[in-house]
Amino acid sequence: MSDNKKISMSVVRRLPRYYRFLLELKNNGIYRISSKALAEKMGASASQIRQDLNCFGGFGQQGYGYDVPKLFDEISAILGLDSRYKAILLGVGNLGRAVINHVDFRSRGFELTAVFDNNPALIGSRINGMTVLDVSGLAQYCKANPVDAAILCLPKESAEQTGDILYGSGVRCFWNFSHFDLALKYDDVITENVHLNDSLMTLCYCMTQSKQSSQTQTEQ
Amino acid sequence: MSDNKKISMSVVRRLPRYYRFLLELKNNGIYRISSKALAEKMGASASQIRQDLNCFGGFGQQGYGYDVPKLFDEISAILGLDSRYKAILLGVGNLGRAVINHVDFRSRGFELTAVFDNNPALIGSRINGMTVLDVSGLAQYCKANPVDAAILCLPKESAEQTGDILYGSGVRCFWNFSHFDLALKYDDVITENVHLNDSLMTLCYCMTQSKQSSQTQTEQ
DNA sequence: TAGATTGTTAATCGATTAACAATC
DNA sequence: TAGATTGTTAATCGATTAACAATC
Repeated sequence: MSDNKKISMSVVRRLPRYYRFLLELKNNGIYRISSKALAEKMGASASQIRQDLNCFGGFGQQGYGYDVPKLFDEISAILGLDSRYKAILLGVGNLGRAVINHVDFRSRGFELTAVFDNNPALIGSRINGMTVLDVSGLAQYCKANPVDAAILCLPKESAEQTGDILYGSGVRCFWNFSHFDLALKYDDVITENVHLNDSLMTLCYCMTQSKQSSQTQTEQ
Repeated sequence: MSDNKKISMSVVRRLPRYYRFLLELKNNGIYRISSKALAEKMGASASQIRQDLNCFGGFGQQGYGYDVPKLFDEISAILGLDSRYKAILLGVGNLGRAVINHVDFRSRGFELTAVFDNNPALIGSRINGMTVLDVSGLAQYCKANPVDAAILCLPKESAEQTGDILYGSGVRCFWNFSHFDLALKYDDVITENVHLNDSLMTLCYCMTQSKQSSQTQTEQ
């Protein structure tokens, strides 16, 4: 069906954004939109939107624009949001708990099936209807249950150790909040990294930069 | 001092990564590294590393390579990590609490000075040594205290509302975890977005894609 | 039909990689 | 000095924007 041309990550990373804006339009009862109007709404160019969408197919209609609910469904399908990938989460610290409680796995193609920690104080406690399991039983768990993806909310050292166990158990997809870069060690894994500290440093850079350039202006 | 050429965001987003790898090298007692060796370690190209660093100055030495502690200090300075930007956090839900407890503000150029919520059950409680303040007193707080940046850990609607108050109070820098895009509404703000749901959808896409292409291979 | 807007090709712009002279 | 490795320019590659024929 889909043409076998490789989609660039630049395009892929814009898909969730299209998804969000189209959902909002749909919820507001808007059934039709042109690339120009959508571009304005999203702060993008109409050309880019048409190019992006045409990577996956001709979803629009000349002279009319795009059917919002139809396009929304198409993008949901492209993203694979109707999947039910079984995910387990490692590390029930502050970050892990936030991910468990805050992220809507169901509507994003995932199902959170188990959570693990190595802290005896946490093992056995319940979070969001799940009992925290002992990470020492991880390999065994992976043998007995399907695991499509693992979510790493661990400090770097444990992440490497646990990542090795998961890889050894056949897990190849990771949502990685740790500073251990799995893709560097294993070349057949799919990883999506979230580095909060990096993000904050980027903000720090931008703030520092803008401060300096405004100072330069004043100094002149 | 620094040449006034504009640094591209592609380069800026790699800086925290250089920071991380150099810190690790430094901690491991490695005092010297060539662009080639660092490239191998980071999964990048030596050419890119030299290009990136040369945006900011000639930190290396021909025939020798780079002095690790010196380069680390240079990058810290470029990022502005010695700053003490005063940040306040809005929304002490799961995500907000994780950010408060998990992120190391000090070492990333920030100081978390106050946290706010609108939930009466949370207002007045203490988190990490800070008392949760009532968001209704936000504008007043901003008048009485310096606020360099705001961290939005709110649902979309409250984020827009609260963002407006913050903007009205003169705040121009945002670390935004919400789905409300401030940069679209105000053109003089600095925002760094973290969209966990988008990140998870990207992973879903990649997993779905790899599944389909491996199926295609099998089908042939 | 006339107007609007897509799908798609061509042109531009930016980022990455390659190459090599400069130099430690 | 000879070898190594940078800083920097040139070449390539990819992504974005512009343009326009196709068509609803």
